Order: sequence, then structure tokens, then C-alpha cells
Amino acid sequence: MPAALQSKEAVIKQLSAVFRTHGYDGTTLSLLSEATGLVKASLYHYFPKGKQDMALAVIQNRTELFKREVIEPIDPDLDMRQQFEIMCDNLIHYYDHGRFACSMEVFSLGQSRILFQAIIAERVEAWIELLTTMLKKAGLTETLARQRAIDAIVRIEGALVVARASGNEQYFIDTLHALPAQLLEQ
Amino acid sequence: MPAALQSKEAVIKQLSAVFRTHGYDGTTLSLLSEATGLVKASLYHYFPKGKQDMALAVIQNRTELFKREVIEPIDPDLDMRQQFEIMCDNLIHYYDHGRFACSMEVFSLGQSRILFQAIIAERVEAWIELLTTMLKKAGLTETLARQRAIDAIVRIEGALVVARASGNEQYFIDTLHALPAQLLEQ
DNA sequence: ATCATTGTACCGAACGAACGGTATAATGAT
DNA sequence: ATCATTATACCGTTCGTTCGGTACAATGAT
Repeated sequence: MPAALQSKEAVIKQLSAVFRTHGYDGTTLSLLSEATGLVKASLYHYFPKGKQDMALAVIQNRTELFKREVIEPIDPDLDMRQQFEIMCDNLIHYYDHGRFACSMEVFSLGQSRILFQAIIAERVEAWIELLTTMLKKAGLTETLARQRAIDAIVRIEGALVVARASGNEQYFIDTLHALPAQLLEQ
Repeated sequence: MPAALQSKEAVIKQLSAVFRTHGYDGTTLSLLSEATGLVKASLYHYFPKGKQDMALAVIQNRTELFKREVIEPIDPDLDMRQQFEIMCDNLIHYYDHGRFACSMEVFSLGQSRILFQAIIAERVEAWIELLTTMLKKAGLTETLARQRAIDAIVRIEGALVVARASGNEQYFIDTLHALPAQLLEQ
């Protein structure tokens, strides 16, 4: 068989940038074609069910990337403050310094909201659980840990929106730099 | 002349719900027609330049609504803590209890990002200034006031995203109820 | 070592449907 | 009679999707 011009993961990452810039409904096959260098028919070779398949691949890729590049690199032997600092640095890269929206944000708008509602909701709750566990390890009570976990995700998502709406990515960077201290304060 | 079946503001409010649910690119004239009960020709009678005009009307309506229903009802004689509490209650209604996205969020995605970038960025900055002024009145330093102002907007926008992504509007309500205390703490 | 076969990677052209938008005639309250 | 408003029909374009196919590398019987 012929060698692929680029790996499937490389293709998905380019799809990801388009979906996260234009949203699901705003993303056209032409845009995806332009971004990947593959014509529409070729995209259907990789993703037989079309646009839905591509969006799903992006969601799965983002989920995996989150684990691999945000969570797993955190050394569990460090103290919790340092762990949160590393996590936030990783998040800045994961979200491309605030240049693109969060996949959970864009896929909860329009048509894609109905298509991916369940899987996105699951990811939000899983993230809340993860942060709650970390914050309990840092010594917070169950209740406070959960509150702060939600607040952290709220801040991250909000910072992405504010950065994009204002055209100033610094709002995102600053928010994430402030986060570790805020999570653990008092 | 024949009386309009509904006021222009009523029409715009229905357009608003569609745009804030589907985003600019995801909003079709069919959806807008369905939501308003007006056929396409009628929409073009009210908004000669079409979809762009309608989106612009929504942005302007939201700006005005924000002033009229969020800010102006705040009694400036109350102490600042109470003023923030009223503002947050007003915001819960302004954002329809988290049922729809923020117009600044959706219009900073896809095509509309290019179309409305400037006007949306202006609105974000104006909101930051407004909150900064209020927080200085509450006794905070310029620097801290501005930080907290940004943080408040970040939290509001983030809470809308988390509520929508998780399908649980309570995340929005809870975040807004916690906000007044957080703005003024220590 | 050869070569027909197979499976993967990719593409050109076209599909019906829906898109945003427009032209124009009919409607009906003043 | 006027004129804001709406209905109908239509425009060109682009949408997501599909079909028929080519290019090419690995395979395996000879």
C-alpha cells in the first residue's frame, strides 16, 4: 500500500484547529480540505461517516491529548502546589495559548450540541472529579475541593472566551498563572 | 399602515435566542424565520442587509439590555456588597438562567469573529472598566480592582460554558451566587 | 525473481438539498 | 389611494455526501 502523506493524528490535529476556530456548524468540508491538504473525497476515506466522524475524532483526540500532555506529565511526588503549577503550564500549551476555543465549548453549540451532548457532559464531570481528587490530596475538605474544582474549570473556560472575545490572549495566560494560588489559598 | 404583528424588539429577542443557541454560522434564515414566525421576505424588510444586520441588531439589543436590566436597576445608595448581589441576580436573568450562550462568546467564533471583532472587544473592555470602577468604590486598589473585574467576567463566561457543556444550568446559578462574596473578600 | 492480486491512500466530478439573498405581486390597515 | 408588510417564486452558490476510479506498496503462488 502507498505510504500515507501524513499520520492520521496529524490530520486530526488540523481538523481540530478548524473546528475550534469555526465551531461545528461553521466548519465546512472546504475549510477542512484546505487545512489538511486532502480533498473532500479523501477525508471521507479516513472518516467514512463524514463531518460527524471528524468531529468525534477531534473530541477523542482532545480527550487523549488532555490525559497525555496535561495530566500524565505531572510528577505525583511533587507537593500539590507544584503539581497544580505544572498542570496549568500544560493547560496553556494544551489550549494553544488561548488561540483556539475549547472543543467542549464549540461542540455544545448548534447541531453538535445534540450530537455530542452526552460525551461532552461526561468529559466535564470527569474533569471535575479529577480536580476534586487532587484538591482533597492537597488537604481540602470534600465540599470545598469540589467547589474549587468547578471554579477552576469555570475560570479556564471563561478565560478562553474572554481572551478570544477581546482579541487579547494575555487574559488567558494571566488567568492560568493565577490559578494554582487561588485553588489552594487559605 | 398595518400594525406590526410584534414589536421590532420582540423580533430581535427571538433572533437573539437563535443566534445564542446556534452561533452565527449555525444560524440559518430558516431557523430565524421559524423562531419569529416571519417569512424571509419579512425579515429582509426589517433587516435589509440580511443575516449580518440581524446579528448586529442582536449585539446592540444585548448591549442595551445589559445597561437597562443589569446595571441601571442597581441603587447606587446601597452598600457595594448589596449592589454586587443585585447585579448578579440581574445577570442570572440577563443570561436566561444559563440556558443560552453569551452573544460575545458566539459572535467571536467563525465568520462572525471577523465581522464583529472590534465591537465585541469594545464591549468586553467596557465591562471590565465598569466593574473596575465599582470595585474601586468598594475600597479596592486600582490594580486589585482590575484583576477582580477581569476575574468576574471570566467566571461569568466560564460558568455559561460549563453549564451548557454539562447540561446543568445549576453550575451557572451557583457561580453567580458565589460571585459577590468573592469579589470583595479579605 | 516474477507478476497477477489485493488492500490502502487518494482524487475528480457530480449529486440533491439547503444556503443566503432578491424580485415582485398581493394584502390590508389607514 | 397609499404604503408598510407579507407571500410566492426564484436566483446563484455552497453545503455535505457519494461514486467511480487511479496510484502504489505489500503479498504470495509460481
